[in-house]
Amino acid sequence: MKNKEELPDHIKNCGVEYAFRRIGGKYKARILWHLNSKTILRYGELKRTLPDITTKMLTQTLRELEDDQLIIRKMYHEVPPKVEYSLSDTGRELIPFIEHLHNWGQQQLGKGIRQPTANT
Amino acid sequence: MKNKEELPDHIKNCGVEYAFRRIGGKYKARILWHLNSKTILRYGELKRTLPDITTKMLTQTLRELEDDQLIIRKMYHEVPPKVEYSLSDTGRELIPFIEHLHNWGQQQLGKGIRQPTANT
DNA sequence: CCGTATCCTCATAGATACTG
DNA sequence: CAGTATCTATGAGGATACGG
Repeated sequence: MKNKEELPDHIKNCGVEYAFRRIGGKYKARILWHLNSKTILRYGELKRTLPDITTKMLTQTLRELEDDQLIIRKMYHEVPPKVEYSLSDTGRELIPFIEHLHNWGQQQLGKGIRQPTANT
Repeated sequence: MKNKEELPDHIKNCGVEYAFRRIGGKYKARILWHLNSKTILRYGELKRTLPDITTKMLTQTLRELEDDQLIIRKMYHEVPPKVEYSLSDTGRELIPFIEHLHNWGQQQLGKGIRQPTANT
């Protein structure tokens, strides 16, 4: 399976598969989540909120989210520059799902469950 | 950031981060989703349901889901062997969220949106 | 302040052959 | 039928330096 052109339709058209391709990745859900609770965040604020991210990944992830129309990038042509990120309407539609995931995760953590198998 | 021991607590304890580590990966959500709609599936049935998966990945993914107690593996000591997979209670708790994701994905697909930026 | 541009590592996953 | 066992490939993500 070299590229998605080879994927049969019933997989390409699977909502779960599609959605995961769109908001999967290491930081996307967390970024959307933080943008929801803070409404608007500047680049540097996001960087501080996600201390484990590099500038390269942050920029790249924000570009993908923007291209996919899940977030809005507002640029102020000032010196020094200022850029604000916020959720788009489509992005906001994903919040209930991330919230559910967040609650479930918190609950599991509360149970004192070990860290997940993957990446161990 | 080499391994999770170096992750600060406020990240390790982030529900979103945790949940994604637990059900991220290319096939986990899809497997849970199919197990929910079919209740019980044998190894070969799962393989046929996910035609783009290899035996190696299927086995590996099922083991991780089992170790994380999201699915139940029931083995019949017969010849030829028979193994059935089903959702655990914890795994079933994730269905509403996968359902939300699925609906959102279907809706987006219905809008004729292009494929996501990532993996393109 | 808000990024780009390189180079590089390593986990994730694919291909293929074989087994109880 | 339900897996193991190897080997290999790919690309997501990391480190670091620099630019408007």
